[in-house]
Amino acid sequence: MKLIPSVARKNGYETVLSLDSLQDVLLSIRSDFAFDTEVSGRHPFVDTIVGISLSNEENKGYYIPFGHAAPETQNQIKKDAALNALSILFENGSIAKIGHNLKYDLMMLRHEGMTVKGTLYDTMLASYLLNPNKPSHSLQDVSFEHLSYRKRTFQEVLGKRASFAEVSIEEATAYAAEDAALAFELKELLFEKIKDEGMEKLYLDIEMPLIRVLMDVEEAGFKVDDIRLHDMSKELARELDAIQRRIYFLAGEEFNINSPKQLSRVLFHTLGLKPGKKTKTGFSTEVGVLEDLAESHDLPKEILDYRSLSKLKSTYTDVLPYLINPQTGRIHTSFNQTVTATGRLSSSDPNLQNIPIRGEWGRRIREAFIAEDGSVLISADYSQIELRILACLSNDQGLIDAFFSGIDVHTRTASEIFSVSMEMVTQEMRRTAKTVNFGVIYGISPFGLSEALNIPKEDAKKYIDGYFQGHPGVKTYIERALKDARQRGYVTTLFGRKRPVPEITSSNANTRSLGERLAINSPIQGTAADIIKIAMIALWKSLREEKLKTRIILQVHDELVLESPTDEFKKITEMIRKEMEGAVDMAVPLQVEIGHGRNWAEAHG
DNA sequence: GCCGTCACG
DNA sequence: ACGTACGTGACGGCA
Repeated sequence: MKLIPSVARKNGYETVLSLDSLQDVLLSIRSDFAFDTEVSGRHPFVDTIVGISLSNEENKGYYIPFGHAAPETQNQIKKDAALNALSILFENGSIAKIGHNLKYDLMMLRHEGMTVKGTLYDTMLASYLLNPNKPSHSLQDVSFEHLSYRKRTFQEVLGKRASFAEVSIEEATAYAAEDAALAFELKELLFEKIKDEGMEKLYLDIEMPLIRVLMDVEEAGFKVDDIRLHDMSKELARELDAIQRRIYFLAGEEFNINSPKQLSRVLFHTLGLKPGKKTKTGFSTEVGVLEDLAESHDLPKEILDYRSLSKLKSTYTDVLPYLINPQTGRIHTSFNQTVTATGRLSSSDPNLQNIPIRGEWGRRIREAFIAEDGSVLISADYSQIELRILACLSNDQGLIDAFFSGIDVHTRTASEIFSVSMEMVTQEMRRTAKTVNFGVIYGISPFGLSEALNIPKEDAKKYIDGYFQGHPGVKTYIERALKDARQRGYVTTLFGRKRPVPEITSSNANTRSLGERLAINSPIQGTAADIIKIAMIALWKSLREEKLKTRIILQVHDELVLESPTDEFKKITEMIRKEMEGAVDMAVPLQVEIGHGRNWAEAHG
């Protein structure tokens, strides 16, 4: 087993302490190189770069310190001089840039005024594509997996020090230069594997270009009306207080409503209500259970109201005003490109992909997400993208016809499973059919459908049988997905993204069933993720080429939110439609619904 | 730090 | 006989 990467073994690392020696290093780097920025802390908006490491094919590792604290301050290159010299490399578009989590380093450099040009090779994203099931793609973990090398963590080097600026230059060099060297070595290895796995295009044409798009989306941020959110918090507090009093009265005692344990005692012991399903730790008090209990007592309904309002207050109206960046006056999320097993993005700190929309309070919260004065918000969402992808992947004639003729797919499904003509389909039948269509995408089972619709399992089974009778293509798709997963161990999207499904060979029947559902769902969800990523890149490029000020400010899986100056807004709609609907060539047309308004609630309308 | 719960697609 | 809808992230409670 290889324990030390060739870099460390061959050359050790060098600290670059003068402008002259930096020039020598820069001249020696004539092609692709890896780099890493060392930062005082861990936040791209408040922290600053204290040093930059470089590594190239000569298997050298260099560290250029410029922000370390006393007593070493005199042993460094001035930051401006260092960055200025380095710009020769960074701004050279014909030299590719290699790194681990490049979005972070590129963002740090952008804040220092540096524009990094050239092809990107991000080893974190390479690791993610090779196995999106991994819980971590940190440089530590990836180096260990692919190079069998145990690398010190940032935390270990930091120790008790408050900032990386306090770390001695000697120690910083060993750590930082190694990071760059590891990234260089990993790139050579992982990119070969990416090619072997047939994911070169996915990597180079989708994930790498997306880095720059996400940087701009994160930097743009979303304006929120903090006064309005604050007022809503006060209003919610009064509402919650009133519900709380009714709950204590109905329960005959005071208790912590937010504690599932205490609530469970009140419901199932004090009041003697009949418990439904269980959790690992006791009886469940989740929404489905409380809805059933509401038939026999007044308390569960009050708990449901309390829970939903409490959620909105604690997660959104209380918190969002404090997340406004003082410099920009806006909220900036982080988009995570290496988290989900299917290829979707995720959003965190804060999560702007789960902002409420349902109900009166959901609408009011979205009304607090607003456009800058002189601009409008545009919401553009793919209509039924997952069903369209199912149509495409399954080649099911019925589904394809439905999307080509423009008839409502849910109504069509309803007419099939209820054996009535399209004209005879009621709202109730359509609602049921919609759930069936969703169910198919999730890897339907009679039990799951019966739970979702609150109907007997036998009825659910009839609907499912009826569905597959009319959709032989979908049946075939499912069989092929299961066969792929069992034989190859993974399933793929339309663009070659892979998801290993080890669950499918589990000896545990539940886990195995889960694996089957994953095999069915992942290609659909993952292809949708591929498509919107392609659209984001195309739209971003188009906006730049036309030198427009309109910005993409959010992605929510099948929706893009843009902020557009009012004088651009008119012509922008057609550009959005063109880039999103035309992002990929598919067996069914893609349809995008576009709305606009002063706030996100209006724009979605 | 895990659990249950629930916000979104 | 069993018990599951797919994918996330954040919060409060509790050990």
